[in-house]
Amino acid sequence: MEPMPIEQARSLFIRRWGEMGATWGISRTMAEIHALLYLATKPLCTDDIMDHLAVSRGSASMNLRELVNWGLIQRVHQRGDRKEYFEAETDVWQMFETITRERRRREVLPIMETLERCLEMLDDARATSDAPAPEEVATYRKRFRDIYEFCDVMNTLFNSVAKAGRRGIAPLGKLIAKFVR
Amino acid sequence: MEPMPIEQARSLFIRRWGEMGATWGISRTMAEIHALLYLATKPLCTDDIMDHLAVSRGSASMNLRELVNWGLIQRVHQRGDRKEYFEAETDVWQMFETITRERRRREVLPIMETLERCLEMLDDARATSDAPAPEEVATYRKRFRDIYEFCDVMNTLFNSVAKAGRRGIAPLGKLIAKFVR
DNA sequence: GATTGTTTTCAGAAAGCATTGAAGGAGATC
DNA sequence: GATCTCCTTCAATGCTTTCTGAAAACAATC
Repeated sequence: MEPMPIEQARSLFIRRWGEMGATWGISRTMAEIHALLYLATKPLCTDDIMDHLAVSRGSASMNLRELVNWGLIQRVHQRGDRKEYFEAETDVWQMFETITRERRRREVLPIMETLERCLEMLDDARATSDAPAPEEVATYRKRFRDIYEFCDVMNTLFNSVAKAGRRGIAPLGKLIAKFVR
Repeated sequence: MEPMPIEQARSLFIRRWGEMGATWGISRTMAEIHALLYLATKPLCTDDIMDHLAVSRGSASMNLRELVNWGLIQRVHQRGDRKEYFEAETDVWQMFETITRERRRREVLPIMETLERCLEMLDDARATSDAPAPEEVATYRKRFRDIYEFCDVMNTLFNSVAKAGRRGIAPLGKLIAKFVR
């Protein structure tokens, strides 16, 4: 029997979302589970996921936990059923907000802290007796500061965009398009 | 002998940049080479990189090529020297522009094409004799469209930000901030 | 066109990651 | 408290990516 077009669409999307995740440092299976839940019209349980994606119980469990940690999916209880069900956030702007917040915390902040420490070290460098070439220190300082400031600006920008987004994509799109011109 | 603070700062930054790359789907070594070149005050050759990072010639060669492909570093010739030297782009806004352009081409566009195809499939689904639940089709359509539009807005946004770049991202930031309020 | 210095390639080795499956745990139900 | 159902954990396994090192290719110089 031919799979229905709607099934084909789903499986195509899931496959692509998985590939995409892989190039983004997210495991293929985790991204696929996310895609499956994002499309689902009702909460799914672990067995649903195992069946659909042909993965082991262990893998499903681990990846689901990780997705819950990221805040991209939620556990939901179905009354009168002992199984646990899962449901994805479907508001893409909320998703964006969640992902950028987490990535900021896990990845951008550590970089910024490191840059601060590096800048402090440069100050120490100036204080040492055997002075390093002062213009080299100046160059390093600029390189460190440039990235630091970039992170800072991006933090602010992403915050605003996440907030703006929820009010509706279209107005924001128009606003930006006008700015570009 | 104690390493000088400026060396410490460099090695700390390189290490962190490498770890960061790893969580971003960029190989640790490639990110480290990039960091090394980003800080360097003059072009470096393959041997410099091998020495500093303790990697093999093969690995250095491969990763350097990849970085050139991404447009993040350039080959430069040193007059009267047969070796090839490399130099990183140091304008962070230019880096941002380069990276987002490439990622868009490699990753966002394919997703958008897939979403278009998925939407077409849903149209086909409506046409088939054994009709799938129409409200399920409607839900899928919305989910696909939401991501599509999100990508669209993000494309525009990143374009604008890259253009605005150093010249001042502030006006765009203000505009969006005003919109949020 | 041989020599020398440099880069690229690639098969095999190593490292890093994700997945499996079975054992164990935690709760609900009888 | 025994049983049943489902969830989690983790050591072992398999897969993918990355790195190595030597050989081949290339290019400049004599």
